[in-house]
Amino acid sequence: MTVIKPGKSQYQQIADLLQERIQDGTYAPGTLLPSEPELSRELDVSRVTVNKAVTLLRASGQVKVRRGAGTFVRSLPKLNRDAVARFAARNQGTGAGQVEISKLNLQSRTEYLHIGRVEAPAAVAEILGERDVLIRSRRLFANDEPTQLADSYYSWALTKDGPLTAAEVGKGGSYARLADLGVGPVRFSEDVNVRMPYDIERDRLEIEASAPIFEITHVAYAADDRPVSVTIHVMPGHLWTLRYTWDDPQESGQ
Amino acid sequence: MTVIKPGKSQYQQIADLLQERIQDGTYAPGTLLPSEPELSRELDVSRVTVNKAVTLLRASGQVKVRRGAGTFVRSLPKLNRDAVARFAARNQGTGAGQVEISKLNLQSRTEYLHIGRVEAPAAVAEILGERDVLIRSRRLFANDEPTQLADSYYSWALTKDGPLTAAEVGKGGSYARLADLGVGPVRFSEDVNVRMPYDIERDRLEIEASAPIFEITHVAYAADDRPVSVTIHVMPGHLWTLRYTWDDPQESGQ
DNA sequence: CAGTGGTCTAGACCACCAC
DNA sequence: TGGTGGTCTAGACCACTGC
Repeated sequence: MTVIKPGKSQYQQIADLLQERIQDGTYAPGTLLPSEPELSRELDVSRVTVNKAVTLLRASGQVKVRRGAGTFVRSLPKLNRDAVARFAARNQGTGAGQVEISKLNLQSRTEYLHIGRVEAPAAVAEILGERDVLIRSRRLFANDEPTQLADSYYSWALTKDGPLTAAEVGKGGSYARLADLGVGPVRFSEDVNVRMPYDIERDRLEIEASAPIFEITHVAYAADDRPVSVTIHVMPGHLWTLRYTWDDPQESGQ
Repeated sequence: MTVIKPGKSQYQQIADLLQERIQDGTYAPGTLLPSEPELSRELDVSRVTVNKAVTLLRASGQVKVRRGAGTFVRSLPKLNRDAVARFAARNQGTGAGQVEISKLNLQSRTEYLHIGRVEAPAAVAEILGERDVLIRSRRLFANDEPTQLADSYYSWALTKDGPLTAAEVGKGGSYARLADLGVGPVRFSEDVNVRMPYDIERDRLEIEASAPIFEITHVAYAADDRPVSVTIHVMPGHLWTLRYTWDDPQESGQ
């Protein structure tokens, strides 16, 4: 390869080159990249080197590989998740889950992976103070592309006879049902982490092993400050922007 | 290598193995991993394969390479950034910047990279509605390890004659100085994204090219809803947990 | 100067896809 | 069946570290 920038390795320069070509439309979204052997010939480097360059693009979500078929350019419309607004909007629909998607004229879909009684994961049990819980595990789609996994946990004793054990929970979503039980959430907190996906997450979200994901631990508190539900969101990092808004808590001075 | 799990590639299995050994203390934090040729012999694979496994650990921040010296196990105490609380606490110190660090008994330090008049980056200019801005660019450390880059932008016309053009801005931090000017922030918003670091960020934060970073765009609004400052935080993903807390905005709702 | 990781190559075999 | 990417190897040269 004709090395231009001396300070960089070949595979990094190739990654830069490919990235440029994606940016300027030479490789359009949805189309195939030239094959690795092809690029290998064009740039006069070994295929391993090309492959290493492509690996970088995969990690940043710009490209998606389908084995045997080729490497596709991804279109990257970012989804916006406004944490405060989405819960404020919950009385207009069937829950906060699909607010972001429907706003963008995308077709949203929810797939329920599991609804039932389970032993809570350690992190969840510690928050809820309970191991015997109801899980509502689901996968959300926009235009048939998976956009997030969301596992919600509730006290089993509290919810076992109610509508939360069914897929459709009715108007206002799960938080309205908690309100029906007298423990409507009034305060929320979210912890946001980034990490690499586990194997299962990688499969379910159809992302690369090297593509980082957001892990959001969302906790809802009732008026007496007891946590009443925990939801773990796992979302491909390249798909989402998270937004949080708040007022200065200093209104009554220091 | 003695392949145990058939569904996985060797380098993934080796990465799992190394991860286990880090978890269980076989490789303690701060110590050196066995060298790649050594692992190559032990596991009976080529060095390239070992290297590829180590690459995975680097992306998740578990390991840090110093060329010529070796591969070190990182200690990973997560820093907690509570967005709401850190601004509430600003009147106790010299700003929100160091709240998280000092809480953990770590030694905090701020290095000023640049303070002066610049042309605003496009994203910042769009928010502020102004291209002529003051930048306060800094790098923050905990125990001499870089923990984040923070670039703050203010209208140059507004701040050019004030204390914000000096390194030390005094009690209450920059937001107290904006309040002195009659545009004290009363509302905040943050947009959170994840991406791979640029080269400069990689160098300044001393992280791997494959390690994802948080990019937080923090905007402060004055009482008249005008944005008065923008701060871009760039933080290594493996170092931080972000926390946001809010009350149900439905108090007067339907 | 010996040891470390960074990078690159040529060649190979494989699983998977589309035709 | 031919093309695609996934993976692995042996060997090589390099820059950098620490003694």
